[in-house]
Amino acid sequence: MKKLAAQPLYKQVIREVMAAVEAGEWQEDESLPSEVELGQRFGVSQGTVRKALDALVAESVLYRRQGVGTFVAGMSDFLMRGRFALLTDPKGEVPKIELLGCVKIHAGEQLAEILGLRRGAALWQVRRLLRVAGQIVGLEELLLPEANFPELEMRRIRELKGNLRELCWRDFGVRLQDGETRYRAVCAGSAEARLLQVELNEPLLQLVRLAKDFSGKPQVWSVAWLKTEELAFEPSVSA
Amino acid sequence: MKKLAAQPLYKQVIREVMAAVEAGEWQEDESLPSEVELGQRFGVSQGTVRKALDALVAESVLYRRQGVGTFVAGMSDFLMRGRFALLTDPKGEVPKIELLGCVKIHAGEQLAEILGLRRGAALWQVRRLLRVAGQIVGLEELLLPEANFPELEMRRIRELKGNLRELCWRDFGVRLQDGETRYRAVCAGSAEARLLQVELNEPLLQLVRLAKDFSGKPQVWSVAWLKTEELAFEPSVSA
DNA sequence: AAGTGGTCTAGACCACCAA
DNA sequence: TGGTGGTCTAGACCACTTT
Repeated sequence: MKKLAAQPLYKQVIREVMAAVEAGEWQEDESLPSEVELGQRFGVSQGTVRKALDALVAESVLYRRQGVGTFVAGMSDFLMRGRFALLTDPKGEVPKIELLGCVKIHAGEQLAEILGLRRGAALWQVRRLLRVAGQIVGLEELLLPEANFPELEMRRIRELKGNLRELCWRDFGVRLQDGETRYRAVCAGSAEARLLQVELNEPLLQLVRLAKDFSGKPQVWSVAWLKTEELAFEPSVSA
Repeated sequence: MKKLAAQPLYKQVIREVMAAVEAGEWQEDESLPSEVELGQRFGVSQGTVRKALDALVAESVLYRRQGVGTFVAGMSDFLMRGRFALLTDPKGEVPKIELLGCVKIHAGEQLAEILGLRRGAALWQVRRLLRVAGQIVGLEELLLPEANFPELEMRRIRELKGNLRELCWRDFGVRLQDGETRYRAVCAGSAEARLLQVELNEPLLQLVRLAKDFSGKPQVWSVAWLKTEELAFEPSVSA
């Protein structure tokens, strides 16, 4: 492998491996060739392959099992990684997701800019409710450009048990990369207050994230609102 | 350096460097010895030192400047590790800490229970302001039992540039362990509104943490309020 | 026993920055 | 020019899992 554009070798390896994963060269939970073999394939040493795989493991594109191999990771959902626990019942609970609806809206100025679209472009708005032990604890709203996700339907979302990452990949060929999450405190607006069954202006923890595909193109804008009055939320270390 | 308890060398180096930082061997924004020198000191190679420093840089305990050196990051304190960036100026900024005051108060019922004290026990209340690029972005309040920290004074806190962890260890022999942080959204009370210069009831991101010593005894209760209107905050991945 | 990931080394070269 | 971080190698050994 040559030094192109002054890019370090390990970054080139990241791109190559990522491309192979996207091309479906190895299936989910199927093991990649060993680090040594990958090194031979790309003409770099095992250490360099390892550094590249480290990055992809950190992004949870891959996972490793010592003594066994490196595997293509399944895709868990992209928002709401973390521990949730009700204060009244402080066990580590996995929240249940309830799909509320999927409607078509049009992008306002800000949203259009964020997603790199023209103003007024069609978007899917998907809303989901989060419950822990039956109690409503959060609301998630996702916005996806209709152009990239034609004919997105509730039925299809439901079939995948709410795993939108996998849906984007399987049905639309869009492989999402986790973006960074911004944490904010906001007041409940009318829509949030109604859906979360809280008072207007009640403070909520807001998580905002822009997920891009691996070419860097913005694909999904997601916002979540969490009730933190009775809920302990601790962001996860990653996957 | 020997292989103790089957711990990899780089993890031992992490612990050693972390301990040295906590002990104040190098001041904030002061450069560490070079990677080669650290390798000689710990009896490991440069590559191993590098792997250890990588982890500490990822946790923003250290930062690097290519061609110059590796430095101790500000905010080696125990709350609010993470990246801060103003939306108007989205560079990774290191917040400055401004000590507001240190007064003696008495524990209410809840606080007494949390810290394992009797009601009305004397506590030190330390308040600090966080600024990024001059702007006020956060307020931190720490509560420490007077019995364990006799004669805590502002002067002593100031001398250590706000590193309360180090003060607890050096002056009082209390070695603090990071606890888990709970993230909440709350409305600004009168005290917070005044100190942060925001409206009453403005939503704020609240971080709450109970730090214990290594025997498991609660020692410091800390609460921080962050303005998230113009500030992007991303919690850091900690060890 | 064989194959994998996990760690570590000694040495090398480059890019960057300061004096 | 000299020192620093940033990258890379070839080879080695260990720990773990499967056969």
